[in-house]
Parts: sequence; structure tokens; C-alpha cells
Amino acid sequence: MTSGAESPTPRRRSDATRAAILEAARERFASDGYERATVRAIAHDAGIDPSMVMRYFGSKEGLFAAVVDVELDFPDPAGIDPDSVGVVLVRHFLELWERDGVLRTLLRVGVTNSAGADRLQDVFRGQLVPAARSFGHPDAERRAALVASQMLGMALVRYVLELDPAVGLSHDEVVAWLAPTVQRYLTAEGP
Amino acid sequence: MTSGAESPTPRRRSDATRAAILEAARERFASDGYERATVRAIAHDAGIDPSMVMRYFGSKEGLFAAVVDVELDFPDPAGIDPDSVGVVLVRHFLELWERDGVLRTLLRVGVTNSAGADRLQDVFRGQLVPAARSFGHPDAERRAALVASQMLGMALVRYVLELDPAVGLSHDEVVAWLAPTVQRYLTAEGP
DNA sequence: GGAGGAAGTCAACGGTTGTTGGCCTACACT
DNA sequence: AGTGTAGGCCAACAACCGTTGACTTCCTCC
Repeated sequence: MTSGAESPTPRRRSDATRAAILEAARERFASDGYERATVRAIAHDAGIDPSMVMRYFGSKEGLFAAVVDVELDFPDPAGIDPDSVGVVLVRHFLELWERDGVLRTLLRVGVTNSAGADRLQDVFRGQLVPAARSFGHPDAERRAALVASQMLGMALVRYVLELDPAVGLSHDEVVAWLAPTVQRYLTAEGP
Repeated sequence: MTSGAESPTPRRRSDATRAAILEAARERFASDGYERATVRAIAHDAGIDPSMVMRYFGSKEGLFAAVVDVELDFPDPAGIDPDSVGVVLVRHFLELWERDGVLRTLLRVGVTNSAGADRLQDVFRGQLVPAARSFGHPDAERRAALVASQMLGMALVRYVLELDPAVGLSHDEVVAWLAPTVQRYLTAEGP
């Protein structure tokens, strides 16, 4: 009954604990930032002893690295209608932000912790700049930075600072306001 | 010789120390964030004993409150040509941001510390929303939030995360790219 | 010139943090 | 049944934090 070939890594009991720690850490880092998210609090949320965190992730830094080690799978820019790239990108960003707490964690920590800032740089260089390059402008990096400023800025006021009017915007409203901005940053002739 | 009437608060020796503490604190808070900027490090930078910080400002929280207690003196929206409000606002923001480290401190701390976040909310409600109201649109708060998202986003990538392409932009380039965005958020008909 | 108070130093406190090592428990395998 | 081992807890360490109170130094004013 318990079908199939034995899995090469037999599901251990520790996997559940590991996952619980990761989820608790993601929430604590996202809401408290790196310094105020204590190992003790994370362990308490996960229902285990603080020493287990060290056993599984080596250190607090190692735990953080595991939390933010995630793929963002941007849409392939080649497959997007150039006239609607703003709409597609803004909508994709919204979904990415609300999928789980990882991006919120990354932004909150990246502002005060250098490891978090480096990881944000990686995302920028690895995902956003290549997307910007596909439009053929020589200053693709600059345009990617402009897009990042608007996208991260909206994330900042909406998910981190939680300014009331920004939180109250529907997805469609965010797209309607921001898509033309992003579209212009990526495709317009330089000013 | 030592002219004039006696000043009502005779210049004490402590004023210099107080100013030194404030400047050291502003720099530490701006570069390290609230938690990692220790009272001991600030006192060391200022060249005095940590206990003096407590004597002058009561507590670390009191010191932070003193650091971010500044006026932003936004330009009076009534006196701005409605067609160039984007240019004026973006340029003013740039100058405000580079005048001293206060805004950098506020952004860095506001992301993790609730007192900092509250102070940012004050700036938003007290300065940006009134400016947005002067254009007569009923959703002024929403428009102010959109402007904040672009302005804070640029500040984030340029002064906090320090993405290379964003740091490399000249003032004129920032204005040329961002002013149309801000102009549209404030004056365009709703989407 | 002596007194008084402000400016500053020093050492220590209680609490919290990340981290470590020893010990117990329960399950898997022969 | 017996044993090895992975999973987990407990107690403690050293370091560092904000904060406090007692002590010294130096200027100022009568």
C-alpha cells in the first residue's frame, strides 16, 4: 500500500521541524526586522528549543540566508507584448509580494542589514536588469533602477509602512496608476 | 566688549557636547539603524561617556526623538505653477534628502521601529497630503500616497540600498525622469 | 579665595542575546 | 530484546546592551 519505491531521502521527522522554524523565522524577520527577531522568539513560535535552530541552521545568519534563499521566477521578457510590459510587470510584482512574506522580509532586513541589502542587489542585477535589457536601450541598468524605485517604493508604503491610502488600493488600481510609469521607464526615449 | 544684553540662555559649555552627541547619533542611526546604533558607539564618536547621553536625553528613545525632530518646510503649494509642480517637488525632495542625514535616519529606522514609522506617517499626513489637496481632486490622500511611493522608492534605492545606477544619476536626470510621474499622480484625471 | 554647582568619568547593575555542551527520550534496525 | 542514533530539552556561558549612582574636576560667582 504505502506505495512506490523508497524515497532516496526518507522523510525524516526533522523535516517538519525544519519547516516550522523556517516559517516562524520568515514571519518574525518580516515583522520585526533582523535585530529584533530573536532566535528565542522564533524557536518559541516554532514550538521547539532555541538550540535546535543552531543545530539546523548553524547560526542566526545561516537561518536568515535560508529564509531568503528563494527564486522569484520573473516572466520571460521575450514573451511579453512590448506595449503591455508595464501591466504585466506590475501585476506580477503584486502577486510576488503577496505570495508569502519573503519579499517583505527581504525589504525590511535589507534596509538595516548588509547581508539583506546584498541579496536585494542580487535580485536587482539578476532579474530586473536582464528584463530591462530586452528593450534595446543602452542604459538598461539605469532604467531597471528607475523601475525598482517605483516598485520597491510602492512595496514600502503598502506592505512595510502600511500607509492607509496605499493599503486601500485594489490590485487593478495599483496597476492602472503604476503600469504607465513602469512602461515609460522601460520603453520611452531618454529624457 | 562682550557685547549686548546677556542672552536669556547663556551659552553653556554643554551645548557643544549636546550638538556633538546629536550629530554622532544622526550618523549612527542613519548608517546602522536603531538597534545596531548603540549608545556606547554614539558616545564614543562624540568623545564623551555613555552616561552623558542619558543625562542629556533621558534614554535612547529620547535621543532618537531629538534626532528626528526636524522641520521639513515643504514649499507652499499655492505658490507653485500647477504645470511644473512635478519639477519643483522632485527637486525639493532631492535637496531635503541631501541636506543632512535626518531623512535617511527616518527611513532606515521607520522600517523596523514603530516610533520611526509614526514619525514618517506624520510627515506624510502633515506635509504631502495637504500639498496634494491643493489640486482639487477628491482622492488627494491616494495621490499623495502614490507620490510618496515614487519619492521614497527613489530615496530607498539611491541613499539606503545604494544601487549603483541610482546613485549615478545626476539631480537633473532624477528630475527629468521622476517629475512627469509625480506630475501625473497629482494632476491627471483618475485612471 | 572659598563655595557651589555644572560637566564629566568610572565602575557596576540587571537583563537579554547568540551560542554551546551535556543529558534524556524514542524510534529503527538486526 | 537490545542497541545505536537522531531528535529534542535544559542549563549555562560569555558578551553586550541600556541605564544608574557615586565620585572627581573645573569653571563661576559672591
